[in-house]
Amino acid sequence: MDLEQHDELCLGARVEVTETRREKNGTEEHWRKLFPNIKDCTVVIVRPPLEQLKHWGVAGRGKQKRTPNLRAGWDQTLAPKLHNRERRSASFVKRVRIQANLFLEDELERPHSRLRLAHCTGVTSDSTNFEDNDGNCQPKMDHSYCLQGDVQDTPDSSSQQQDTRLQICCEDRGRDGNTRLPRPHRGASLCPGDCLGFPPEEKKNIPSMVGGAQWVLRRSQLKKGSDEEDEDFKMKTGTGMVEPAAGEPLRNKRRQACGLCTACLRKDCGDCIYCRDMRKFGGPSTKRQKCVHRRCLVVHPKKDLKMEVTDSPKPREETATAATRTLPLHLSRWRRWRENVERKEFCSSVKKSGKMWGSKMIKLEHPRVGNKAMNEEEEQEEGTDKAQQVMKKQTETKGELSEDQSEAGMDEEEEEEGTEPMQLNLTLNGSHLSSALVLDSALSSLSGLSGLLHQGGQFLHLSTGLTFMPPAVTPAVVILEPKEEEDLVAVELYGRSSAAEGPMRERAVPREEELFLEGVSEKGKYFDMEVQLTNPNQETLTLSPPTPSDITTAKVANDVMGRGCDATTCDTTCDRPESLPVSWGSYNLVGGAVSPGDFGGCGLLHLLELLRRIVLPAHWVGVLADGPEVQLLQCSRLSAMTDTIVHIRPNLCFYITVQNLLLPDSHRVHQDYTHTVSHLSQLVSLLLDLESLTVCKSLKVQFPTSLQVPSFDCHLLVAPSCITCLPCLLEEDEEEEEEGNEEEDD
DNA sequence: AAATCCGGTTAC
DNA sequence: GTAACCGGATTT
Repeated sequence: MDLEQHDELCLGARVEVTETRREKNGTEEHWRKLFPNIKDCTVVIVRPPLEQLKHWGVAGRGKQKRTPNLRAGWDQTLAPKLHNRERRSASFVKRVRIQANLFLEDELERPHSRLRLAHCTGVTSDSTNFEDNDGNCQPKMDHSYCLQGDVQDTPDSSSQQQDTRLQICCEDRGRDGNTRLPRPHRGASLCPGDCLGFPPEEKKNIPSMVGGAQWVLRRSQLKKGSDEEDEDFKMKTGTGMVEPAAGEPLRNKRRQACGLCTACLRKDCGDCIYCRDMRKFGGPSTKRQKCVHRRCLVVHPKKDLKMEVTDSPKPREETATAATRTLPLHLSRWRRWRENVERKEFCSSVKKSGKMWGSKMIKLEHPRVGNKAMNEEEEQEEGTDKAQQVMKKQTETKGELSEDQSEAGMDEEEEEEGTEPMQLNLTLNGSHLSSALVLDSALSSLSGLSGLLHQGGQFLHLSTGLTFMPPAVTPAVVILEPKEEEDLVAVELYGRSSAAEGPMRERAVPREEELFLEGVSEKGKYFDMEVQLTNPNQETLTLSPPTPSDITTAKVANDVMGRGCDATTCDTTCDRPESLPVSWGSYNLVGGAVSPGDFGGCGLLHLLELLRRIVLPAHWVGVLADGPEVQLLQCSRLSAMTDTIVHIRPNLCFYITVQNLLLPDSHRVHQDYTHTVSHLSQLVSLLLDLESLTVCKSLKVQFPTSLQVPSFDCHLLVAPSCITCLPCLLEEDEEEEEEGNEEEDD
């Protein structure tokens, strides 16, 4: 483990957060310079079985206080174990372990226990925050973990929880796959935003929160409330929605365009109704709206899209984050969607799932999830009667749900001992891709990628860097909060109970596979995702004892792969596609004496499992593809790497294609990683490195009229400043010359 | 002071 | 439910 310093935050449900902080003398600028690409973060939430916890000696530690409610779990901070001290960090993974059931409902049957990550300034400073002897986890007890550096670690800072619940975990990995950030020093502030040196502009649009059995990816929303509350809230959170730069006055009641999307970068068209309304275009200034083409794709993700691509289920361009909408509309849509899905889609899904998961097919409906999602909203829109009405309706609906819901509400002991964690991966990073879009775009991307989806019994496996194992074994509907003004998209999880499954499942059954069944909801697209639950007992390999030093992906990789090698020396015969030239290189990702025979599909599944647990750069997903191979895909259409795929063969060698063209062996990326890429963290670095590149212009959208084609020697990926690679540039010049000569001849 | 444009309100 | 309007916060 390369952690020079480690801190853990063990929150109510035994949440442990590993964080990287600055060097003593470091500054934000320092780190920003060192790692300009750092934007992402990942929280890995795993829920080890009770046996494992006991084995780890979690129960009964001196500093640990066990609240009467298991849900509250532990609150502790463990001293880090530090190992290698390298200069910089290339990767960083947070791991959060949920010990017990996080849910508890109040009199309105609303779950108000929420797992949040909080920063704590002291080793045990938070140890009392979860001491809620009445068994309730009051909002003020919630822990928020946020990027904002000015958030105080005060249990009663409820205002900060309005938006700073958007816990951001910073994936402080540098571009250099071999380097590691120096570990922070204990006792210093643990605020991740602070520690990572995120400039304010990096802190905004922080997308996610952790909540019980769900991830809600959304953009926070200004809280409706008294001015006083609002002011307090703003002062603490910087409005959440818009993080004002230092010295910049706080904006009130205004969202702000991201300033980065293509729309924001446009100029007024001068032709739209709003432009014509502007005084500068001679208009009366009655409409007072910004140019329709300049509407931020982040802040206004859908309105324009509805007008422009109303028949497309997929957004034209992904928006940066799951944004909010006002509660009533949101909830009503949510309700409608939920009812619709329940009524129309679930039965068929259950049928299919039942075949896969055995006799005890459970409707993976977890009302608490939905309730909780609304509970979150309600907090933001506190006092909204409408919300509560809807909430109540939801809870009433709960009673109509399948009997298995009672299992969802099984007592904690039962749950603790008998549950299998489910795992859902969602993107959690500062790039604001809504989880819904992750799926959407992933699938849409996949659909264009040689039929990865539904491919001859293959399963699509999404891995986007954030792993969450909800505490409940019973089925759960993971409500993915939609982007603002976007149709709801959700993923339903279907799983089997541990009772039906048994703790020691045969390995012959793939452990973590997900089948996405595409469907159409009332107003949009959704996907049913069947998740084969991970047996916690089989997690022991990866869920090493909660020592922070074990969190590195390399360690996990080696653990899972059953190798303890240092992974810097690898002499593996790479298994390249037959169609590829022999000269093309592929490179080993996980070091050690790996023989190709060691990694069949099972090895790839292991790899997928690992990929789901480590941080992947924004919008990269890992899928199992024909070959077999694992493919890492960039789902974001805003990314230049949309058409780039990192193929990982069963022997863990990899190669890269861009628009189905193989990246030249001589490419810098390969040179950089030929010998140094030795474990998964460096794979992540590779992805980050790819993100720093752009596709050669000749490869980009080629209009029918365009005569430009990539040269034979096209580099495919070039530095953004280059636009076009040299071979293509030369070829282009030659063509222009020829054209010029032809014109002269004419 | 003017321009911008967000977000609440009103009209349809 | 949506579009248009416009007050007013914020920026230039």
